[in-house]
Amino acid sequence: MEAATLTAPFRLPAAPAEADLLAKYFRVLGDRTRLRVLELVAERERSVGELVTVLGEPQSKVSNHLACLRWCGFVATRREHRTIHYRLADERVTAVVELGRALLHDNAEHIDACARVDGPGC
Amino acid sequence: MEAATLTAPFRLPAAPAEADLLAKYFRVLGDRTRLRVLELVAERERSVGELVTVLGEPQSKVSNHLACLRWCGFVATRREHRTIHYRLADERVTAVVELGRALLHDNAEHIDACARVDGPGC
DNA sequence: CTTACATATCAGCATCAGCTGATATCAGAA
DNA sequence: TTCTGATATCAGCTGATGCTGATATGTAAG
Repeated sequence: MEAATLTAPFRLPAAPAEADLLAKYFRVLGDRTRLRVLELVAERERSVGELVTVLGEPQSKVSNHLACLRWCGFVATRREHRTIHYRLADERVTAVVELGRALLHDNAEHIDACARVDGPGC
Repeated sequence: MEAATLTAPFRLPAAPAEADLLAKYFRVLGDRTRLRVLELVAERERSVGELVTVLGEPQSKVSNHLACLRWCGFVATRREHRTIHYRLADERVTAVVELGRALLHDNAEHIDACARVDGPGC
C-alpha cells in the first residue's frame, strides 16, 4: 500500500503482509469439517442443530468452526426464535472451492500420499 | 474406498475422503512462503538459488517448500546442468490464488484480526 | 421467577506442521 | 578421483491449531 520510493537494487517483491493474510485465508479452507459445512450451507440455509446432525460431530466442534467461518466472512447468519440459520455469504466461495476440487482431481493420489517424514506435511 | 451397501436413512453426504483431500490441498496454499514462491514462479521460471535470494529465507526452508509444491503438482521442474528451474505446473493455480485474493480483500480486516482465544485460529 | 432448548465460549490437552542447522546427494570441473 | 557448487533430506525442537467436555449465554414458554 506504500509509495514506491525504492531505488536500491534487489528489492523484495514488495508484498510483505499480503502473503500472510492470504495464507491465513486459505487455511480457513484447509479443514475437513469447515469444507463440509460450506458444502452444506451452499445447498441451502442450515441451522446449527441441522449441521450437527448431518455431520455427526459434537456441537461445540461445529459451533467453533461456524464462528470461524462467520468471522472470516465465509458465511452469514439469520436468527429465527432460538435457532440460528447459516448461509453462504459470498457465491465466490463456492467458486474457489470448486476450482480447488478441479485441481485436486489431477493430483489426488500425490496429495493423498503426501506425508513426508520431514518438512511440510503438505 | 468401500462399496456402497448403505440403506439406512439419514446417510452422511457421501463425501467421506473427498473433503479430507480437498482440505489438504488448500493447506498447501495456507503458507506464506509457499504462496510467495508460487507468485514468483508464476512470473517466470526460477532456480532454487534465485528463490532463496529473493525470498531471503534459508535454503533448506525454501527447498522443503519446493518439494511440497512439486509433489502436490503445483510446480514442475527442469534441470540445467547443476541448477534446477521451477515453473508453475498449471495455470489454474494462479486462478485459485487470484480468486482467494479477491475474496480476501473484502474481509481482510476480519481475517487479520482472527485470533480467537479458543477454537480455530482461523 | 424458573425451566428448557439452542447455541456459543472456554480451558486443558494432544497433535500437527514449519523452522533450523547439519548432513547427504548429485552433477560437473580439474 | 577429488573438489566445489547446487539442491535435497533429515532429526529435534517449538508454536500453532483442532478436539473435548463442561460451562455460559440467550431466548422463549410456563
